[in-house]
Amino acid sequence: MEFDFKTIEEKWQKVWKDDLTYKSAVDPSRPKYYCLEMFPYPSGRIHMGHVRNYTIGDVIARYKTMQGYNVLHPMGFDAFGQPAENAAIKNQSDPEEWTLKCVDWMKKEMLRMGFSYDWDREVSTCLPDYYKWNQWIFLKMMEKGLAYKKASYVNWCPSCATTLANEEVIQGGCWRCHTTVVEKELEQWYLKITAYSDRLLDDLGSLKNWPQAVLTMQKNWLGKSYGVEIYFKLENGQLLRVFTTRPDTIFGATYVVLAPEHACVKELVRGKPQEKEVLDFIEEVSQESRMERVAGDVKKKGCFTGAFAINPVNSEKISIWLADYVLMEYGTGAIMAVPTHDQRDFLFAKEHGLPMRIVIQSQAAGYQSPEDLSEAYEGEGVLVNSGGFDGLPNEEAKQRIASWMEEGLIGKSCVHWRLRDWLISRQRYWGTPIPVIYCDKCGVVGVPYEDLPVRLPKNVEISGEGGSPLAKVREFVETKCPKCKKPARRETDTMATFIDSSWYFLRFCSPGAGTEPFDKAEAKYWMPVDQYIGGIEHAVLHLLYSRFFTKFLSDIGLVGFNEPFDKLLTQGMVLKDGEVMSKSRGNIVDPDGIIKDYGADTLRLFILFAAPPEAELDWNDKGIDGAWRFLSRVWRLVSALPAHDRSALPEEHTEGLRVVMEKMHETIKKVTQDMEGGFKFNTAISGIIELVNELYKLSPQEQKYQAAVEAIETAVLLLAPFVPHLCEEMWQMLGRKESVFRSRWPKYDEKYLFKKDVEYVIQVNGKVRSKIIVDIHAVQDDIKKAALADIKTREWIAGAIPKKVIVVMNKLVSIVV
RNA sequence: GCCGGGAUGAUGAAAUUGGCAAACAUAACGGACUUAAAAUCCGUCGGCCGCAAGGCCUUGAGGGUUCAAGUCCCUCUCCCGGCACCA
Repeated sequence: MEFDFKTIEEKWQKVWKDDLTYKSAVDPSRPKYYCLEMFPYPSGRIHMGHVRNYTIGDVIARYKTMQGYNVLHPMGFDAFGQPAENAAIKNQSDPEEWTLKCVDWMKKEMLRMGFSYDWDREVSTCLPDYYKWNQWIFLKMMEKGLAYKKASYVNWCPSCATTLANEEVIQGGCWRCHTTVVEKELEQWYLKITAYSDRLLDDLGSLKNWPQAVLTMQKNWLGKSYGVEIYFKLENGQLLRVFTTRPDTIFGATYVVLAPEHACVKELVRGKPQEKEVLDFIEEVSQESRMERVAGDVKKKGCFTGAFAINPVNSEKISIWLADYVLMEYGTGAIMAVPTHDQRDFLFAKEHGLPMRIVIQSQAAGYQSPEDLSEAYEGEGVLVNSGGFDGLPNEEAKQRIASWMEEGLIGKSCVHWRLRDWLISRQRYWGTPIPVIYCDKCGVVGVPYEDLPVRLPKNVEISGEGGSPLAKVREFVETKCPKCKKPARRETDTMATFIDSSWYFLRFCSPGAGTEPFDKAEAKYWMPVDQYIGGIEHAVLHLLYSRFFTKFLSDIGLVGFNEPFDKLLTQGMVLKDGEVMSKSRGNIVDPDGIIKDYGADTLRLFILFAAPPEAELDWNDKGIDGAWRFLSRVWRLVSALPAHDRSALPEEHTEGLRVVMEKMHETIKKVTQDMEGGFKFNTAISGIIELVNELYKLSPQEQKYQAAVEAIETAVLLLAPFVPHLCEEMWQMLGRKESVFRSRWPKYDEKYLFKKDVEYVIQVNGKVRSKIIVDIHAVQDDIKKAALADIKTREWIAGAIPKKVIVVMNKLVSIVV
């Protein structure tokens, strides 16, 4: 007899909807638990990655509910973004209509998976009701000087025809379409995330329940490095600031290199014979893609400026060069070159025949003069050729030279970050309009709060070419200056969609809030998110931006905490035959088909059982049969019971039932520990399988006795978070009137776990040789005696006198002879 | 190059954190039921030797610490991920 999953799943999905089973509300009398999964982009269809992500979250939410927590488990849609525009170009569709249709389809699929969302809290970021608050927060940032416009070299994706933030450039390509990113000089809007560098780094230490990998990635991304800015004098008397993390090698600087974009280059070369060559070089470098420019160990391209600088520590006159490997964005865009102790400088010096001088000596490395070096020596050593610092270990010299330079006003200790400000303006239609107006008289003016939202106009022509689509909409662009009321123009760029997801978890706390982005009291109750679940691909995108937003909102008094996500679980990818599922590989397993053939419960169980949540999961068609078989076994157990009144069941005691009771309490303990100790769903499920297997060892008669039924009910309760529909059905068959999710998680009784005897393993010289059963109350000496008295053990000892006998209580005896 | 994470049966994986390696599941094989198949149930299932009792070996490789190592330490190989001419 098999269960009719289709009827059962539809039945319970309707009950949950009608009974508002998952509706959540503030209740100060109960501990809260905010369980959140990263909301999806509404592509229209869910894939296995979604199924896994949301199933994990669903199990946690349901488990915590059964533990008595007041659980908030919301879902929404990250609905702005390019695919809607691309669809608009392709099918002449309206992006909003298209997106909302996709939201609808996707929501239906989520409902079919039986996820326990409080749908009353649903948000879609593309609705004015939501993006109004993006604009609101943007204006607040503008007030604090944290949103600003500047001209700079930006990352440009030629295929998406828009700018990208640094975080959106993955290995030189666009995060969305992988097209090679080029540089472009543009005036764009930025958020000053760098104002939060220190806090973003320091607070990583408080994220005790985040995966190490994510913490490390963020730390590297922030890229704090300590060094010194050294002032080199130019011929015209101006100072050139050079950043280095190796002040200990300053006496080895034999030339200086500037980034081609460096501000002082043009003045330096003016009128010099090298001028034309330099300008050509700058032009050449500007043509290179970022990818080419930073690619590996290609030749170090560069050219001489004809100018010189004075090294302030020894007044040496050294040449100034340009090179493509020096980047304007990092440090000061100017470096001192120490070819003997920096590999890049070494290659450049070899290429262009520049002088070298050794300033760090190491016995181990064994070189005497620069000619002995085949590559730069970057290791530890003792200073030489370094004025008064000779003989100092270089680590110590770093400190000493830095302070010496500060005293002599020729340098200054400083910190540089890899993190850049967040470029947020996009030349696209389907995003939040940046709420700014340009007035010839008043300049850049923020849209007044009372005028929000600045709505996205409808019927905009989208071609994917020719700049911001909004710029072509006259009724949108032409407006009045809020200050002087004269005609003015609106900003036509829209915001990066990562803004939308940087605070949505707060909106879920009070999705209808109308005077502020969210209700402070509700947020105070629910936040921070207790458990956040999503893919690791957002390690330095969404997860960094959200931390930044939270800190800003804390600074303006909207929230009282600094970190949005207490615990983070990054689920592994779902693979097929060891490869990522993708359209181009044609190896996609569609959740829809699996739900049709097996039902949502079986799919959920399989995906949770096949691997721990953090690990990659290789999809296996056969594995799902196993999940199905197990659920059928449980189902048969429950169906075989007469519709009953539990008190009327015979209360018999058999050896089998005694074993089952023991197993039941053991299982409750094991499953609870697996859930508490990091959501080890796979082993939790294997525990439940073992309990069911134990029940199957009973005779059909025994299975109907009270103790067995208690164990069956326990199995249903333990299984409920994983397999919600079927467990609701079985719970009802067991005569229960209320939802299984209004029942409490079972508790185990120590008295059943207490054993009279303990089995001890006996090792002789480190090998297991025998086993003995000893009374639980036996003391060390008794156990030792019993072990030495054991016949098999005595054979192995063969009359020798034990040198050492170690007794590990409740485990083993180790004898050394 | 730097940083992080890995490597256990045919397969996905377990192993109370130093205490009987391979729980649970999948696949495979054998058996029961069946006219037959499916489903279901029972059994075998890391390798080698042995009729058996049993023994020896085994967690990427090598070494070490320990009564005891998949787990700790050192060296190395390979795989995955992030960053990368970051001064």
